[in-house]
This record gives sequence, C-alpha cells and structure tokens, in this order.
Amino acid sequence: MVTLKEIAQHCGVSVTTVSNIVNNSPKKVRDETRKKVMEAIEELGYHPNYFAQGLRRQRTQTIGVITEDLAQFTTPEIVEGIMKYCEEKKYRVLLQNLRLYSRWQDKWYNDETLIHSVLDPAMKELVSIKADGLIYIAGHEREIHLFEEKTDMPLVLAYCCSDESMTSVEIDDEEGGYQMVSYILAQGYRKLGVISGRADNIHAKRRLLGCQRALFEAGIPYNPSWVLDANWEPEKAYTMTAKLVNAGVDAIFCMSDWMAGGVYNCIHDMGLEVGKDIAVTGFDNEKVANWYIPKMTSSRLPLLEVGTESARLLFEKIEKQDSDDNGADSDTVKHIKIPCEIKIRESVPKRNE
Amino acid sequence: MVTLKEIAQHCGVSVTTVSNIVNNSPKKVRDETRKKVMEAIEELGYHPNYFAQGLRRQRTQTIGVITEDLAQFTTPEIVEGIMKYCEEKKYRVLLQNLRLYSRWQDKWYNDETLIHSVLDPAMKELVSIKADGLIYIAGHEREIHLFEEKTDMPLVLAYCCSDESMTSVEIDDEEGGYQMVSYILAQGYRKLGVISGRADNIHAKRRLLGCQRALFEAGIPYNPSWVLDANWEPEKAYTMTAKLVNAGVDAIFCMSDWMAGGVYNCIHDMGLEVGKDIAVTGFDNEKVANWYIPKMTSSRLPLLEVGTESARLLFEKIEKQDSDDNGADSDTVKHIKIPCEIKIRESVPKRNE
DNA sequence: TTGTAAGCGTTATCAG
DNA sequence: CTGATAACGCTTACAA
Repeated sequence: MVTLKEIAQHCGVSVTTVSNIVNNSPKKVRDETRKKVMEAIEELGYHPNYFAQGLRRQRTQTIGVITEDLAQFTTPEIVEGIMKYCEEKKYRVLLQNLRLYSRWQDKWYNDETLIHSVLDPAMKELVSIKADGLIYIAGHEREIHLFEEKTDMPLVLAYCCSDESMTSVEIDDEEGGYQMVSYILAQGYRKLGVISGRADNIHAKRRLLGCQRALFEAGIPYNPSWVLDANWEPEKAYTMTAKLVNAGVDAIFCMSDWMAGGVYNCIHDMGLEVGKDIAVTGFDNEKVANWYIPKMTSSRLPLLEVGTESARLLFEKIEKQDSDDNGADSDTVKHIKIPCEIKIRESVPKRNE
Repeated sequence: MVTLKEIAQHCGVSVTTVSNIVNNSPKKVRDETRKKVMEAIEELGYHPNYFAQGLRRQRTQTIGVITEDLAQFTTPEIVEGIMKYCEEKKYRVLLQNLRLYSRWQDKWYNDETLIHSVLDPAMKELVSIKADGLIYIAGHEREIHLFEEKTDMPLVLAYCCSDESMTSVEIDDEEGGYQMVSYILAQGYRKLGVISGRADNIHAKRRLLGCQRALFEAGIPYNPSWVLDANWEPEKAYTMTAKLVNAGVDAIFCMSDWMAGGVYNCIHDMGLEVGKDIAVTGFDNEKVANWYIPKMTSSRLPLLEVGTESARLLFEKIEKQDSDDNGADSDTVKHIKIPCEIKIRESVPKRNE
C-alpha cells in the first residue's frame, strides 16, 4: 500500500508537506510543490491508511449502527436512510446485526438480559473501534432500557424509545391512527370496527389512541367491543372479521396490511364485497396493499425518514460533543415522531347517503 | 480508554507481558502473573484498540460487503447469512450500500460506468481500511464485469456471476425451474403456459431453460407461443394470463409470486378457479404466496445460504492467501449454485384423469 | 514555505 | 519467564 512516505520520497519533499497537502491544511504550500505532490498521489494511487489515521486523531469518521434484526422488514429502509445521510457527511457505517429473531424467535421480547448477551460484545466492539456515535435500531417499536449505564458515546434510538434522557426517533403511530380513522369517518362511515395487533404492542396501543381521538372529535361514541385483537395474524384477523361484520360494522380499520388479507378473505367468503359493503383500511403500506382487490388504502411508514433523522440527530450530538471542550453536559435530548403518510386507494369509497 | 500500558503499570509488569497474556501467545507466563493481569483487565475493562492493532498486524479481521442496494428484497437475507458466518469467525463486517435503485431507478442496469462512479470510492474505502476480503452482492442476478482489473483482495460475488476467473455464488434458477415444472407435470398437467419476467433477465432465462428440460424429459413438446413475457409486472401478467387461458393451457408457471397475483386475479375474473380449473405456481416464496387463495406453490430462494456460502468461500480464499507465502496464484475459483426449495401448497392439485 | 521529530497503542524481535 | 525497544503510517507542534 502506498504511504505518505513513499509519496514524499517520490517528490523529494517531506511527509509533513504531503500530509499538509492531503489534508489541505491552512499552511501555505507553494503551488508548484502542491501540483507535483498531487500528481504523485494520483499516479501512485495514494489513499490514507485508516488505522494510522484513526490511531492518531481521536475521531474515526465511523459511526456504529446496531440492528436488532436486519431481516425485519422495517430495518433495511432505516439503515438505508442512515447510510444516505452518512455518505454526505463522509462517514463510514459499521453495521452490527444482533439477529435476535433468528436466534430466539420471539423469546427475547421482554428479556433484556438475553439481549444484553449479544448487545454487550457488539458495544465493546464499537468502543474498541472508537466509533464516534451509535444508532440502535429496534426490530419492532417499543420502550427499551438497554442503555441505562450511559456510555459517553453519542447515542440515538431509532424505531424505539426509552426514558426522557435518551434521544429517540419513532414513527408517529398515534397520528397515523388518527389520520386513518379521520379519513374513514370523513368518507361517511359511522360504525367502525378495529382489528388490532397484540394488545401490549406499542404500535397497536398508539394507533388505537389516535383512532379514539378521531372518533371523539367526530362525536362518535367509542365501542370497545368492536376492537378485536388478532395478534398480527391474518388467520386470526379472518375470524375476528366475521365477528365484526356480524356485529354490524360498516368499516374496518385493520392495523396491518398482512392482517387485512384475512379481512378481505373473510368478507369475500361471507358473500360481501370490500368497498361496496364494507370499507377496509390497512397499515404499513406494504406491496400487498396494491394487490388486494379493490386496492387498499393504507398508511406508509416513514422508515427512510426515521433513518435520516436519526443520523441527523446523531451528528448534531457528535458536533455538540466536539465543541463542548468544557465538558458541559448540555445534551440536546430530543424525542422525534415522524408522521405516517396515508395512501388513499379504493377500499374506502365515499358513502352516498 | 484503557490501554495495555495502564494495565501494565497497574500490575507492575511490562506491556510485553500483558500483550502476551492477552493474545495468549505460546510464551510461558507464570500463573501468578497471568492471574494478576487477567484480573486487572477485567477490573479496568481493557479492550484492545482496533486501530493500533490494525496498524501493527497486517490483518484487520474485517471483511467488506458491498451491496448494490440494501433495499432490494433479496439483499438483507444474504447479508444476514454473511454476518452469521462472520460472527463465528470473529470477523467484523463493514457494509457499504451503493443504493443503486434509489439513486437511479433502473438506469444503472447496463451502465457499468455509472456503477463504477459509486463503486470505486467504496472500493478505495475498503483498501484504505485494509479489509481482508470482499463480498459483492448484486441487486438482481446477472453477469457483471465490474472487477476486471483484479484487486489483490480476495473477492466473492454473491447473487451474480462474472467470467470464469471469479468465484461466485448464485441461486440455481435452472434447477428451480426444472423442479417446479417437473412437479407440475407429475401432478398430471400437460398444457403448460409460462409467464416470464424480462426476456433478457438471467433468472427468467435460466428458469425457462429448466422448464424446457423438464418438458423434454417428460416427452412433451415445448410450445414457445405459450411463453409470455410480463416484465415482472402483475398488471401485465394479468393481461398475459387471459391470452394463455384462451389458448387453452391447463397450468401456468409464473416466474414470480408478485406477478402471480395478476394471474390469480385474471383467472378469477374470467369466472374460473385457480387449482380446480387451472394450476398456478409462483416463484420466490414471498409471504404473499401463503395468502393467495388457494395457497400458492412456490420456490424458496436460498438467500441465507447464498450468504453463508459466500462467506465460507471468502474465508477459504483468505486462508489460502495467508498460507501462500510463495505467492503462488493457486486460486480456488468456484462457481456455486445453490438449489431452490420447492414449497408445495394448494395451487397444483393432482389431476384426476 | 518546508522539515524534524514525537507519539498514538499495539505486536514482534531480541536480549536478559 | 519477563522486559526494552523498534516499527506500523499518520498528524502536529515546533524548528529552520
């Protein structure tokens, strides 16, 4: 590998001069020398040694990203957002994948010691590599307490949150639920059934809250017995749909596009038609939403934005830390929620009545 | 950060001793000293500095992974496979994301200079970080010529291939097509229609080849006019299906699960029933396959395996390189194809006839 | 404007 | 069994 020294020898100058040119330091360099050196660099193909540089400076121009599970459908897009931002900032990304699902399926959900068993080595890794900051991407949104013993490394939580002291970027599920239900009501429906995910799930809870708010604002009483839990499973959603239809709802707000498949099928099997007889909406705006018939109105998760926003906040912290020579802990903690985007299609036609 | 020196001072020994203990070198160390040092390491929380280590050794224990687009549905699982393997080998993974799709949609497909404009900086990066090896993951399978000017870095192509000189791991599309069509024929169907992807697409070509082989082996004449190109688009697949049905086929081999949605819809709209009137199979085994009614037989892409196998081959190369002090270029080039796995469901019932 | 030299934390060589 | 010391490639204060 070509080193500074070799370039220097090649040009008959000192390493210092070459280094100054490479880092275009404020020092004055004769144009002639600069040109000569630049040419040599080009010709010999010099590229700074990352390790020597990292060893010398205290900054590594590298941030760590730890994902709970890269194979979760929400994760790659968040990572993509982060990388996009980092590219502009000329930062490297060291990605760690905890592979929680493939290791333990669902068992890790509430078992933070289990998570720690793989998280701790990953963190050590990042310390040893002196990452300038860390973004932690959860596999599904929830409240975590993994980082109690604060590291000095700037940290941003993506797709999850923690206590007040931790900067986090989440999607605004409540607003998403609110938007969706407001839309359904605006289309003229009045008897709203809800197919929810797991009752203890933060997405489900927040979306339901938004739903209730929309109902309240429209002056429509909230009927809790029309809210059924299908545990994110299409099969269960199928069963629940039958109950809701028999109970007389005219619209169903289903909390995931996949579960909505069960809803569509059930309605079809009952000899009814989605849209004409019963309005249906999903959530997540996955590809399927476009392929149900009629095409289903859904809500896009702003994952890319979660990524870029996390990165933006992280760099804000890193820069803050850099300028705080006094060591003042004037941390800028923020809790950002990014709105979902409703994608209107054909499953909630205007009610003519 | 705790350094070797600090540990040494704490214990009243030299850094050499500590280093020897940390790397459990063959050198003999008195048990007493070892114990003392180990305790200090534990207590002070020592972790070797990645940069100092990397600077000193020539090995970095890091491999680079360059993805054409992480958001491609096939990519994360391959990455996951690689990371799984690397974890066992105690290697780090530096992931680079070219983001080809989000940058240029489809425009980069046959424009390798465009690709080079983002690939080259990424490669430089890996050189500067002295990655021990590189895995390149394509966004869709095809033949690439991106690495003509051989680097000395061990390289494996995943989900794509190149000329003979390059090690690659692909999925065995031909065998996949063969398996699927053999199965359809074994179930008693004789008039096979095919909905293909882009004609110039390597997946499509290979699957079709397998299909033709299966037909030939069964002694059934191949009718090219029953092979229609739907460009991977469900909408087009819908149109094509009508043609095939009108032409009198009794089974449709559709080359992607998403296009199969169009097939299902068309058959339904024509007043027919998938399974009963016409057999249908998809490909890719995406989640949807389970949600069409009747559940669709499809073929699982062995992506995780592509990942682990790529990593395995890469380490084979790395180790080879290490042992080849003589510099002999006794490279082990391999072209691996990993079989798909047919997932039989309900869309191709046994023909009773 | 350019050069000298120290030092970042490690490992390897060689000497005690 | 243990310890000095050089070297890896770079940045930076200071000297010329």
